[in-house]
Amino acid sequence: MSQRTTEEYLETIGALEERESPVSTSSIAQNMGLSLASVSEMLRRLSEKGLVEHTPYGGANLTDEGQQRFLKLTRRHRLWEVFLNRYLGIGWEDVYNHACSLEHATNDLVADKLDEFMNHPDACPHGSPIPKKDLNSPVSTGITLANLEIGQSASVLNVIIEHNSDFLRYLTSLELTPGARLKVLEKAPYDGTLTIEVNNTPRAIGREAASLIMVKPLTN
Amino acid sequence: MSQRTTEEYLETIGALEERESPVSTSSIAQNMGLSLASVSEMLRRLSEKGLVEHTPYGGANLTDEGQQRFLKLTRRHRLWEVFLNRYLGIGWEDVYNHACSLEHATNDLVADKLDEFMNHPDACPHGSPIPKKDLNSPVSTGITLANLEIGQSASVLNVIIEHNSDFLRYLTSLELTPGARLKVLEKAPYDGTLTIEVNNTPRAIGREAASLIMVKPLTN
DNA sequence: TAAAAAGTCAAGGTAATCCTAATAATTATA
DNA sequence: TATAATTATTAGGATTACCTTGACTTTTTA
Repeated sequence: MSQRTTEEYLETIGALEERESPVSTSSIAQNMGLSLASVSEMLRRLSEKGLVEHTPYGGANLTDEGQQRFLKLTRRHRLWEVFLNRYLGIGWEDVYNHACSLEHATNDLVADKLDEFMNHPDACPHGSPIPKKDLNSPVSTGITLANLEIGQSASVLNVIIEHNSDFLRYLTSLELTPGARLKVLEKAPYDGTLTIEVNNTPRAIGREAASLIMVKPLTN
Repeated sequence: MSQRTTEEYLETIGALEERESPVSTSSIAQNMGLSLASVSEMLRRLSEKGLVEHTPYGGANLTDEGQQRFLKLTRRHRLWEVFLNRYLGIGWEDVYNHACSLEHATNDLVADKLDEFMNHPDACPHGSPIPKKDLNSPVSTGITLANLEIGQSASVLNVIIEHNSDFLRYLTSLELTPGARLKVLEKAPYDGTLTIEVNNTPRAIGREAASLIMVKPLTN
């Protein structure tokens, strides 16, 4: 199996694992746009290679080795995102795809030198933590914007969907980028649409969009 | 055919074309470590795709489109080499291979932004010219070190074999890197071994090695 | 417990190479 | 100018690493 494809599976499984563990075959299939059968077969192969733990009908988890490879890829991906954004001036809305190609063409040496050159950045332009050289799993603290209560203030930690340029552009237009401060003014009872204040301006944002934004509540 | 492989063929053919035109099937095969049959077949496919002009038994040349793609790859490759060397501190002896992977994962936007970020460098760490955004073929002036006459002074322009780390390390040890100044002291009659002066130190260098170093004679 | 959903297996397809062996064309040599 | 040597092509087949559909099995749900 090609390096590239294997790596894409690992990334998908690793990302899904944060919300669902073990990860179901169908989640992976849906996420990658493949048939269930293809994924099922690939899981068997990845399992043979010792990268995932797969119990038939019981979903999959990354093994320690799989997890390491996943973290390494995440590290490379996010380091490139920082580089593309901070040094080349490519918008946070667009860095994802470029980084996707570069990450597979990067080895340890280049990743570590790049990390050093940029002074060991902590987060990608979407606010997600960058695994360090020792590959300790970064722990995400924070709750989704949708879960804030009326009156609460918070700052934006990170955005979960990093590959959707349109969504990110929408957030830019709301000034809801990592680091932004906001306060919940209203919460509609049925659909959960929020009215928030960002930079002294009231903004409306739907519940679904709000659930893709992680924030850190501010106690003030 | 995979993007990657096609690109590697184009790079090989483009590089060989500078010395031999049309490029023979066997040169390509030898260079890439493949059988004649594989290359022959691939040339037919590249020809179908309009990237090379191939007359059976008559060798191959890049078409205009092939040439453009070749120059684009060269540009990307050398830009990455500059980045790896100048910004990440990776030695000129080692940048080639890293750049090889990266170049295939780079698109126009990233290449142009990278070029801009680095202030449009003219040459890679081995001294070879970097094609500009408009892809005009860079013209190499200069002759090989082996062709200098006794008593002539010159400065090193570039090294032709960029992927041989050992050879490059050897040149580093002789202080024969791009920009270095030298003077030919002696030239052995039979094998052409040169004695040259670099930084006030006499050095011996074989004819074969000397023919891989391009220099610009100094008239002084 | 039957229907629906989720997952697996079997069989086969595809793309893009690569190879060896046989054959053909070209070039060099006697 | 034969013929030998070299160079190149074609034929036929193997490989790798997926992917799919359709039949079947297992699990979940109502």
